Parts: sequence; structure tokens; C-alpha cells
Amino acid sequence: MTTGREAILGIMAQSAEHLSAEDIYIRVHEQKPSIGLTTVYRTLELLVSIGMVAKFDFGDGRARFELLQGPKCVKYHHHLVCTGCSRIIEYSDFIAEEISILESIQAKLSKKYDFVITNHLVQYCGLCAKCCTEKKSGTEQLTEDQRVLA
Amino acid sequence: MTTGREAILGIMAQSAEHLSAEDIYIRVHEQKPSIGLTTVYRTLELLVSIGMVAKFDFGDGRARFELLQGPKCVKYHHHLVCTGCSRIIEYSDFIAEEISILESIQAKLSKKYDFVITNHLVQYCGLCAKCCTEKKSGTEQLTEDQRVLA
DNA sequence: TCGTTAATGGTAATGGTTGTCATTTACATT
DNA sequence: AATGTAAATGACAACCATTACCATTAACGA
Ligand SMILES: [Mn+2]
Ligand SMILES: [Mn+2]
Ligand SMILES: [Zn+2]
Ligand SMILES: [Zn+2]
Repeated sequence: MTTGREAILGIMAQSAEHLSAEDIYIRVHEQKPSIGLTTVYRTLELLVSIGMVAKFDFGDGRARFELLQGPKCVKYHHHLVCTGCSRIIEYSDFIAEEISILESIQAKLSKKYDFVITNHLVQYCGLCAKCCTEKKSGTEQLTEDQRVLA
Repeated sequence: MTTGREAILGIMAQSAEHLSAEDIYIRVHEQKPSIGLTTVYRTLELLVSIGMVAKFDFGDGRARFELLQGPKCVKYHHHLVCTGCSRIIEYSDFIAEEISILESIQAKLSKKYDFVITNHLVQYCGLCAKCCTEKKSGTEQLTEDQRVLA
């Protein structure tokens, strides 16, 4: 354990969730300017490999990371993602009923296909209310543009 | 609908699943060399936007696509992914019990958070039997190397 | 303090994906 | 069939998150 790794873990423990590697780099850099972006990537890779950090892809072209251990950490991270604005809602209301069935299926899959299953991913994708109305008005504007050109 | 789009759809209908954009480009190029990679990307984007094709990220750095409509297409694509060799198993055995609870939760999430939810993603991640043994022996070799150097 | 190994950081390279723009195609109209 | 217009296309360049490289530095036990 080095000072750089401690600083990165500290940032992840106190910051909001779903940070990108660059997000973390910027915050770590503020309090310890000697740390480079490469080290952030390497540390995150290490933390993911030992199961201390989860890596997600929400479709916006960069990976997102969140701490799995420590206070105010939840075991399961199921997400509701807006494909319009990349807003992420981490719901916990209906997790319980999901978990039991997911774990049951995990056991069956592991046995049938001879896999060592380490984790799973559940993600709902759609549009939030704001993006939904924007998309509608956006479509209207597009047809107006087409009429102007016609 | 253009000839290029028809060719791409034809390839996706008859090929194995989980093709990357370049996979599709290579196959389309064989039977229609005039089609470029850019058109493949643009067509896939279009097909995804109208819900005819699903786009997945299995963590190997490139997007994967599969047709959602037509014969031999299933409605739900839940995957078991090996993080070692990127092998993908599309299981269908235990889907039924998943679907009902996922749809129930989708309805609750949609109502509570005011989202229009278009699809969801379920993915189990782990190591297949082959990669699991390789990883163990790989670790042993690594320690042997360390001993040789020591 | 010293020595060895692992970690680091700056920078270049990688590679999937997207942007640009001149040219071609599709298709409705004549 | 010929024509006109908007959409689609393809070659190429640009983008950008991530990774590779390598000389330098930090960690840590002796
Ligand atoms: Mn989360
Ligand atoms: Mn599939
Ligand atoms: Zn949104
Ligand atoms: Zn494998």
C-alpha cells in the first residue's frame, strides 16, 4: 500500500459515486499533484481485480468506478440509466426481491455451464422525464427545419 | 431502405450472434466490397435507435450487436460472460422467472422515477472452467518466474 | 543505511468510434 | 425515361479513453 493508492481510495470513499478515471485523477491531483493519470488507471485496475471496486459502463464512452467496501457502501449496484443525459439512479427500493432470484439463477448457471461467477450486472435503460420531453420537442423542431428547407 | 442496409441486415440475420462492427464490415465487404466501415457504423446506430438491434458491451473494448427481430430471435438477451476469454453464453433456461420479476420492477421504477424504460440488461460475469484452470496455473508459473529471478 | 523490487509519471502509441465533406444513390416528380 | 432534391455513402482525418513504454523514484525488509 502506497500513499498514491491511499489517496485514491480516500477520494473514492468520500466522493459521489460513479466517478470516471479522470474524475478521480482531478480530485486526487488537487490534494496530491504528484500523482499521474496512469497511476489512477493502474490502481483502479488493481482494486477491481481484488473486488474492492466495481467498474461500470453506462454507454457514455468512459468507464465508471465505485467503491464496494467501507461505510455507506451497498453490496448490489443496480442502475437506472437515462440514455439521453446519462443520469444514473441507483435504486434500492426493489432490490430485495431481485437479489434472491438473481442469486438462485447464478447458482444454476454456475453449475450448468461450469463457471465461477464473481458478479452480475443489472441495468435498466430509458429516458428521464426531462429528456423525454426534450426529445419530443426536438423532433418537432426537426420537422420544422425540414419544412423551412422545403 | 438502401442496398447497403439490406446487406447489413442480411448478414446479421444469418450470422452468429454478438458481432462487432468490424465483424459485420468484413462479412458485408465480402459480398459487397463497395460498402465502407462508416456505413456499417451508421446503419447499426440507426437500427439500434429504432429498436431493431441491441448493442452490448462485454468489456473487451468493442461494441457487440445482435438482431432483435426476425426468425430465430429471442426477446430477451441475458448473458453469461467469461472475463478471461470473452466467451459469451446466451442462456435461456432460467429466463422465465427472471422476466416476470424484471418487468414488475421495471414498472415500479418507471412510475417512481418518471422514466420511459426501453430495455434492460442482465449480465453475469465470471470465469469459464478453462480460464479458471489457466488462471491458477498462470499464477503458479508467475511465482516460479519470481523464484527463478530470486 | 542499503539494496532490491515494485510502483510511478510523463509521454507516445493504440484502436474503436465519430466527424467531415465531396460524391453518389434513392426516389418522387415530370 | 429523364430530372431534381434530399438522403446516404465512403474515404480519410480527427477524436479520445485507455494502454504501453521506460527511465526514475518510492517502499520496505535486512
Ligand atoms: Mn452505483
Ligand atoms: Mn445475445
Ligand atoms: Zn435524461
Ligand atoms: Zn474463459
